[in-house]
Amino acid sequence: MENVSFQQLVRNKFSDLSAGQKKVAKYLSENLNQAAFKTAFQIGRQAAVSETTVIRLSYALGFEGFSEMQTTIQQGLLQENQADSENSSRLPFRNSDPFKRVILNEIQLLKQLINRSNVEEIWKAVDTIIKADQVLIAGHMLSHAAAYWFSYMLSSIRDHVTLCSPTGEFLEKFSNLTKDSVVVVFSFPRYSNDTIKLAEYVAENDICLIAVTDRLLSPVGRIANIVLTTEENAQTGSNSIASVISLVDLIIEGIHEKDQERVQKHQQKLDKMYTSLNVFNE
Amino acid sequence: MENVSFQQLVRNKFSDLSAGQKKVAKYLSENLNQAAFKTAFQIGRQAAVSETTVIRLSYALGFEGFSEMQTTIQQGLLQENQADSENSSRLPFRNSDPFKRVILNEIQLLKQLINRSNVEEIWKAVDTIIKADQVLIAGHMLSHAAAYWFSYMLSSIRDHVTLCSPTGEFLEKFSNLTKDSVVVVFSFPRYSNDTIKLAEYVAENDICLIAVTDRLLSPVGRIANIVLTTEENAQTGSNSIASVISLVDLIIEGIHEKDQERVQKHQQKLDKMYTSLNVFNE
DNA sequence: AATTAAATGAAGGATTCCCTTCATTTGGAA
DNA sequence: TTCCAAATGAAGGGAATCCTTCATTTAATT
Repeated sequence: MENVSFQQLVRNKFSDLSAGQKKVAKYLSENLNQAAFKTAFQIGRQAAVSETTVIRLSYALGFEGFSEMQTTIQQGLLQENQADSENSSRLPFRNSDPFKRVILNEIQLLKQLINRSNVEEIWKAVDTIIKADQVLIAGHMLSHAAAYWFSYMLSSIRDHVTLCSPTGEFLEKFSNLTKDSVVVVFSFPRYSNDTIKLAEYVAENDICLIAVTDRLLSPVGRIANIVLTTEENAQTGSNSIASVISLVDLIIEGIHEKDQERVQKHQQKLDKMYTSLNVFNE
Repeated sequence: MENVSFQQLVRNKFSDLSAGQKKVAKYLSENLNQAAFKTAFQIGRQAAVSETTVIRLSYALGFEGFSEMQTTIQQGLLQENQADSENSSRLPFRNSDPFKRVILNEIQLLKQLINRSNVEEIWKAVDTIIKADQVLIAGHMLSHAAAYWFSYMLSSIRDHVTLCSPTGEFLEKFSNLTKDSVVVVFSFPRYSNDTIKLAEYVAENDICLIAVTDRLLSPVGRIANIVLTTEENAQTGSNSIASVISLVDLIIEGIHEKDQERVQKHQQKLDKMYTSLNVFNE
């Protein structure tokens, strides 16, 4: 089993193969990912040989049959995909100090943030927020820190941002919402019932709902218009919101990019106010 | 990218599915890569439903059959894989993607967190907090998110934790402080005057002060007994607190390690309370 | 409680696919 | 050229898999 990759295996045995088998080996080597899903007949067609020759290559490479070779290729594809997420996080699980483990796990989560599907959703969220006349932000318990942070950062670059504090009565703030408003909810396990009910109300009234949550099908993920996810590493169980904060930062950065002039104007206004009120120690 | 991802498709139709189909959809959504190679029977086995239900899900999602759904999943896996290799090889130095820039910067900060010698300071903070009879936490404006997070996490593993809310009158809470108490302040530029005054008061009364700040000689850093720093990368100027959250996580993890039995006892107590109050949606 | 509709699972047919066997072709040596 | 061995492809058996049909169970409504 040998950690040798399939590619290596082909290279090692290549010289011993027959002409037809070399054709197949070459094709597999150059199109391994696509070949992972093809049948022996299809592979033979692509390599301009018969199905039988493909099967014979399997034996020549040391497999019990084509099925076994295909399984090997498929698992290789899976590993390649999860190489980042699992291999680097499993090893330091026990042997190194706890701090390093936490940090490496966190880096892992950050990398997952900028996968393609996520990035598209983030841009959608950015556009929606830029167009919105108001932004209402909610998040309780564990999620409140992220909600507050988002509220704080968003307030620094635009106006009409409201945070639903866990203690305050947020129902009153709903009366101001229009069809152009956006509600952003943060919801992570263990999901707060308050947040879920709030989200359901928003969805029922056809107001745009952006959910920042741990998976697409979480209670609020199911009903939201836009869903941004940060996978909590189930292994550790330690659900940190550091990656959520970074996700928020991405949204803020996106708004910065797309709405520069308004952002700058708003910040200047705030600067003036802060200095006159002497809030900060310079 | 005209192709809606399979994940999105599942989410859109999820509410219309039957109970058994939801099981399958959930399983697929959470193990999509591995499922790409499994048969309908195997998927049904994993999702605890029959093979038939898996096939019916295919129809419910709009496919011509299970085979077509499987092909879609497989092609999605291929695309994801291509995206990864392109991203990492094509643009190694030019970060045209603003999101990637933010994330890489954040990873940089995280690594500095454990490379630096302030690991010792973290352990000191851990020991101090474990011994303390009370922990008072303060942080305003930008730092409040981190303060709240720390307060929330610390409350989940020990008692007598108090957060100085920005609106509340925290002066009253000072009357309870003893010589065995600890005050943790979060202070990042631009430094809030309220926080600084609070810290000065604590220092004058010989109560242990832990500062989480951006440099040793920041306003609160100068007067604190223990100083934990997270360098804000001056280049970007975007002062995120994601690394501060991670720093907090390190402290929490440290307490976990050194004070296990008390932590577990406290969490069990909380669990009981939460379930009886029905706070969370399981 | 009774009825009905939907959902689920079991079983069998139909298809696809892998694998083996056998015939044909290719290439090289006597 | 003739012979032989290796290689290749075609065809059929057998296994796995998908799909449909039918009976049972579940859930909801009257």
